[in-house]
Amino acid sequence: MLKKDQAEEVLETVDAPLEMETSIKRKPRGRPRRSTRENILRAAKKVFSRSGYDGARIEKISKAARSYDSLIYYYFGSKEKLFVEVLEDAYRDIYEAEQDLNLNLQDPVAALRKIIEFPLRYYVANPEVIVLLSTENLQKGKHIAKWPTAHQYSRPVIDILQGVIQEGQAQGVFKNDIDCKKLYIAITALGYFYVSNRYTFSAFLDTDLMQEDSIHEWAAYISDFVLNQVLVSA
Amino acid sequence: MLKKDQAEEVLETVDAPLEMETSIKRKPRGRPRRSTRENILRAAKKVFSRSGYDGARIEKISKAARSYDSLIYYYFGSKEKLFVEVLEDAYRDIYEAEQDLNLNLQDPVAALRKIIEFPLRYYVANPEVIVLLSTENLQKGKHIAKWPTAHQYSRPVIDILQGVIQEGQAQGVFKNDIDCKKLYIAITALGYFYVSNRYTFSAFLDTDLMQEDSIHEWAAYISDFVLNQVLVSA
Amino acid sequence: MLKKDQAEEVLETVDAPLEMETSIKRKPRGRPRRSTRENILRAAKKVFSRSGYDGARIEKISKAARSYDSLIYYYFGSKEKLFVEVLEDAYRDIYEAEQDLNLNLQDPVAALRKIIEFPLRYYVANPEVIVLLSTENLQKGKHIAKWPTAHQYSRPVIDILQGVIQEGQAQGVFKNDIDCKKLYIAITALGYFYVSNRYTFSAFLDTDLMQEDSIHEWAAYISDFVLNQVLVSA
Amino acid sequence: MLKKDQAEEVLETVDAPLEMETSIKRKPRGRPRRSTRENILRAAKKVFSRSGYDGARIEKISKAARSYDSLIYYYFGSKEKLFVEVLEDAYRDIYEAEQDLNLNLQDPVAALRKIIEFPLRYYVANPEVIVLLSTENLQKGKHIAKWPTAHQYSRPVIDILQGVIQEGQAQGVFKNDIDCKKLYIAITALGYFYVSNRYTFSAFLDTDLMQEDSIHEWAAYISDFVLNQVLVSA
DNA sequence: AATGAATGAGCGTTCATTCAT
DNA sequence: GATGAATGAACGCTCATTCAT
Repeated sequence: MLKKDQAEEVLETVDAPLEMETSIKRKPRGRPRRSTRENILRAAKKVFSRSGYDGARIEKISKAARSYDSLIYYYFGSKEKLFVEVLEDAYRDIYEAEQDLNLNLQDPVAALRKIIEFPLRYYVANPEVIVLLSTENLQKGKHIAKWPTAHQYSRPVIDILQGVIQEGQAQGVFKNDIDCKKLYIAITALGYFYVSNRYTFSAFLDTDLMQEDSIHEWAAYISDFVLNQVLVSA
Repeated sequence: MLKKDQAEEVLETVDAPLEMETSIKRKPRGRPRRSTRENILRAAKKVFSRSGYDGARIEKISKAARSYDSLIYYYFGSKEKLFVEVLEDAYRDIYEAEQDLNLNLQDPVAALRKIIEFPLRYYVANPEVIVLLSTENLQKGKHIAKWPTAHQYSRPVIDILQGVIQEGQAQGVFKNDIDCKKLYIAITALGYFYVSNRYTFSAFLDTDLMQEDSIHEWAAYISDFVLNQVLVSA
Repeated sequence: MLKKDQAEEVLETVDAPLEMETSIKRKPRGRPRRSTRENILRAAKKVFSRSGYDGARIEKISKAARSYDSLIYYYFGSKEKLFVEVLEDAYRDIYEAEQDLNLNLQDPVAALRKIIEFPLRYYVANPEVIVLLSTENLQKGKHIAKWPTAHQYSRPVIDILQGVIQEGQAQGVFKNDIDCKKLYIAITALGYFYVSNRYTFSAFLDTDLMQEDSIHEWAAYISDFVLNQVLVSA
Repeated sequence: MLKKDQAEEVLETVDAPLEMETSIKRKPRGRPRRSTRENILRAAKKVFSRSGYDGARIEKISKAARSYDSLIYYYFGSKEKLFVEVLEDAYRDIYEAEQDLNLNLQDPVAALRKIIEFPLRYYVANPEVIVLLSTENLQKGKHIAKWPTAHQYSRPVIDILQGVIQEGQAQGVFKNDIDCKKLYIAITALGYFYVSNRYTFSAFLDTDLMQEDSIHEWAAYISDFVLNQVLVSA
């Protein structure tokens, strides 16, 4: 198991993840005074995303929030409910970031490129989210399954993609038979996997996938990869 | 948190994952008499892949192996060392399955199609492996990092891909500028992600990605997706 | 341990105990507007008598009083002091009920019968008191020991008994050598025990001692039992 | 709340309860080597009977048994199951003591006197049992209710009483219309209550009911009290 | 190699109590 | 006096691990 000291020293380092473009990070709410509830939520995100659900310790969360174990129960009721709230927050953050892409529909190729690179950039900038999603998948999606509004987030996101595709088709630059849902999965997969499996794959391929160069190369690669798929062949 | 009974009743069901093609499953070693060590290892794989490292309980492993906690320490020394052995086994299994693909080099398109579909099929048939890899990535690859032979497994795998690509290029059906390493990552991503995030993405898209139809559609989709990338345009 | 829900649902039912004679119940103070202090005290009696001292929760008391934890400390200082006040109230209530017996001294046999049946009837109607006394005895009477006026309540009660006995002796119906203190203990024992040990004794004897019939039979039985002791043999 | 030190210092004193006759104490199993399970059970009896169910602390039990918290769960599963076992033991002990009374049926008056005095003597010698029974009644008999064999203990006990009564009737010294069940309750009440409410009643009456003299007086008093009831009037 | 008891740290949670408006 | 957030100890229980046959 993890030695305590090891875990301890890791504690502060995760906060500064690799970034590609700051614009893609969720807006920092850098208000000087934060409520205890907020502190706990932020600390919980940190700790859950560092250790997963089972590995996370209530005490660690409360201390990271400079608060008390009991206040976690006061505000959230249980470790699990706290986790769910962290997870929901993460979803909301991704969703908001997607809405903030500021796409120029007049240029569907550039817009699509932005969409393609978004997941990679987002997860590179916010790798904690991957642990949260991982944890949720490890638990067979039991929380999200009970969360009735989950798929309401997907609609607008896929609509955005579809809007771009349709504009491209109208302009005659994109193919006509494009399955937007599948395309969306493929785009997400190519960005997410690169980050989620960075450790095992780096070891496996004997290179550091998280070097800035590698990330940029991969961003360009998957951009071309997906665009090739969509563009009408010259 | 998981109720005990819930966890208990899940215990036996996970063993029969959705299968696409039995040929892709690792060979069952159905010998009637197994050593205690083997029993523990198999039980550990089950339990680790159901609950992750932190969620796994030594007692659950020992009971699933019809053995004793203390024998786990006798044979493996610690929970962590047991996990590492399970992880290594999983890697070896994937490797062996990749070696067993029986590709016909004379038909590089068909061979490549097989390679593309392999990760999806493998992870659909053996989803436990995903939890193991997830867990290892959650722990920042600390075990695989110390495992010097890890990347020795990647060489032959990428060689196989390269062989197929080169044959296709020789036959004039594949493009010339193909980065095999990146292609390999892309192929793995498209298969792995679909399975690893099946719960959150199913909820998100409001469809059951694990239905047999969906899986086959996805297999066909990514096959075309990647082939399109590689084939010389008509 | 008690499930929360179980405890919760019991919460309102206890208020309506088995009654023998309404005249024996403490006078309900059914005023529409009660002070917070009073509310807390009443809620505390309810909760303490349902769960004992250690089982009672401050939060449960404050919620039952539609008030706040902190007001309990504001008004009473501590859980223990609140308990003491509840206990004192209970003693006062018993005392007052004893004073309200309205005995007809001219008929000492009837009067004695009333006295004999009083404890049984009172505890059947107010079984919570038993839990309070039980709790106090469990704590070795530490509160009542410090309560200097406690035995001032016994004097009048035993005086009443003695008055009746003397009148009976004067009329020649009661024996001459009667120890009123011991008689009082015996009377109380025969009524109190029947209620205090109703659960264990019901199971032990495999009958429901709290059925109305059983209670009436017991009332008659102990009445005769004690009277036999006191009456001059025919 | 109880100060720790107060509770602590009480810890060892309870072990030496007031005794009337040693012959009535449960046989001490003074074997030099006791199993951990036995140690825990004995310690649990001590602690439960000192503090009640809610007041008892697992840690206190484990320490009193010179063992570990976890072993309590290893052997008994939960605090509640441990309590049930303690309670069952207490019942069994009483039962065995009742069987050991060695009554001389030829002398029914002496035999009945022994029976009458038994509860008082037993509870004086083993006052812990009262706390256990109190606690069980506080919890509305939830454990004993589920204990199907509980009332099997009452049969033989009442049979003994009935045997003595019948012999007395045959000899013409006892009245004919005697309800043995009610008589048994009365006998128990007169002994039990004196001990169970010793603290509150001592304060109330301003005498120490537990002085040896008082106890002997009470034993004689209730003996006469009940015998008077049963004997044919001279 | 098998069996089960022992060891001790630590975890999620709850509690009585106090503080600050 | 009302409201609710803060404080910190402790509780029941579980865990990985080791010991002794």
